Amino acid sequence: MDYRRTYLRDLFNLAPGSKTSAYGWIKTRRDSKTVHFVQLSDGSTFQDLQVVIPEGLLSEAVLKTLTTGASVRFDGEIVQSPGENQPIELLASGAEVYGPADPAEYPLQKKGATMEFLREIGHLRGRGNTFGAVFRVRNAAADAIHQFFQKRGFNYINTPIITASDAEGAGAMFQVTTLVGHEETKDGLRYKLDKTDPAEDFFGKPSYLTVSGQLEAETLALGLTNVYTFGPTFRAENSNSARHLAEFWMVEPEMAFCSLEGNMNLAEEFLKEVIATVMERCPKDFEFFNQRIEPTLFETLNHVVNSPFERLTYTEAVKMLEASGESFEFPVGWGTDLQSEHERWLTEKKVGRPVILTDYPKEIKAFYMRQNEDGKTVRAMDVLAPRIGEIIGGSQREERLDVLEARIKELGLPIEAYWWYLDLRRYGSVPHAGFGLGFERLLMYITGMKNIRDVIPYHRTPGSAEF
RNA sequence: UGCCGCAUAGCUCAGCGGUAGAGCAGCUGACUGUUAAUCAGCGGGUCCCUAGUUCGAAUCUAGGUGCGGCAGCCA
Repeated sequence: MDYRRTYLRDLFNLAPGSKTSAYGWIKTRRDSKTVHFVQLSDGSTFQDLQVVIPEGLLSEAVLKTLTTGASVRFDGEIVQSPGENQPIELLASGAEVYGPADPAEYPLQKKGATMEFLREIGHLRGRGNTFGAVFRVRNAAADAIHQFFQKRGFNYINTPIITASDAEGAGAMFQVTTLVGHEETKDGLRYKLDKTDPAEDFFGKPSYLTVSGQLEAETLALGLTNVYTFGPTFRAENSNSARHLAEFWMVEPEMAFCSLEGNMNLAEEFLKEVIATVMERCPKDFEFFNQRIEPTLFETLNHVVNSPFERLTYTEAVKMLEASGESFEFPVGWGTDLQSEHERWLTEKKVGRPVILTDYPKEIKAFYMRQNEDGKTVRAMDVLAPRIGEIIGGSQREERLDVLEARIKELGLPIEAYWWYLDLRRYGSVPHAGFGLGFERLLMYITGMKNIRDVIPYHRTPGSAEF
């Protein structure tokens, strides 16, 4: 067998009378007096192929194995379907079952399963409607992201996954070490520390899984002008929420000769174009999401694509929140970070579409963000989306050597570790900006899925690394 | 990590002190160009675990484990 070059989705374009073969997994089967009906799926499209098997064509033994979950090839002819739910169907003239699936044990049923249960059978859930659609859309979105940047002359770069600079400050990190072994004790498996001197560790110093490729991306932007990363990112925070993962995929563009305004423009264009492209490419999947997952999906996504994002400064947002008359659980006040309820009020009640907030107090943002002339705020931006909150976080970077050095010292960060980062400001420094976008958060937004664990094949969260 | 909730058949759930139930799925049969087909019958349980209260615990109490929701951390 060669690899598949045509898929079930291609069969739907064949003219009646065409002879062909259909490969896939059986979703359901219905029997009638003179024919058997099989719903066949290969993941290439949301729509199943209905295969019609005339009575008497197959032996009783083969027929018995044509059950939900079985993998099979049908040979036959494309014919117009008298049924209402499909334009064409495959009239079978032969079948080969590759792998049967015992119907008494096969866990995926054609009727209602909860997301929690499907998560437990993550190795099989891709065969169902929901996760077939999720992973097709994930693929289409990844492709749209590359196209978006490639069309605009951005260079795709890969920043290190293992980093020895613990200086990124974006959260708790996973340590990478070869000094820890295991041993079997009377209390079970236990860790054993082979050596204690970091100098003897693999990299000669403590090293970690990256929490962001931003600092490295900046170095390449200051040479290639516009770059982006799209890769795995790790956070060791003990986060137990529907929108956090310990391992997730992040998109990080970084642009030289670019201000915060350019950064906002890119973020807005990015979200609009990726959403529009994916919707156009996967219409059947979106119909499903809109019908079964999130009934306001079409409405909100079309709105996002067709109207300008609201742009507000942090200070303006705080004033609006204070004037809102809402009774929030947490008080609103200039200088404190906005709570989920505040963001939700802004995006869902006040504005009704994504909001870009800028110019946050420097105390609640990272050291590398460019300071404003007021001495109090920095050129930060967060893109907040209704339903899921923060989807993008970015900033114009501090390009002035003296200001950056002063800020690093002020925060008590180890200035020696930033020697190469400071070199960028020493030689040919330039205003530059960029942002980080959580790929899975974007997918939650465009599919309507409610839990981030359901837009990635296998989620890594505290206490959970199955599959 | 904090607060709250849930855990009963393969799945979704009801039962909430008196000895185990429904729908769906599975199996068998009937019927039918079917569309989450329909109808009839059959099989299916460590009621999450441990300890306690009680004549008696799926049901009440305590601890544990797992899962979920909200919040925090953030993308």
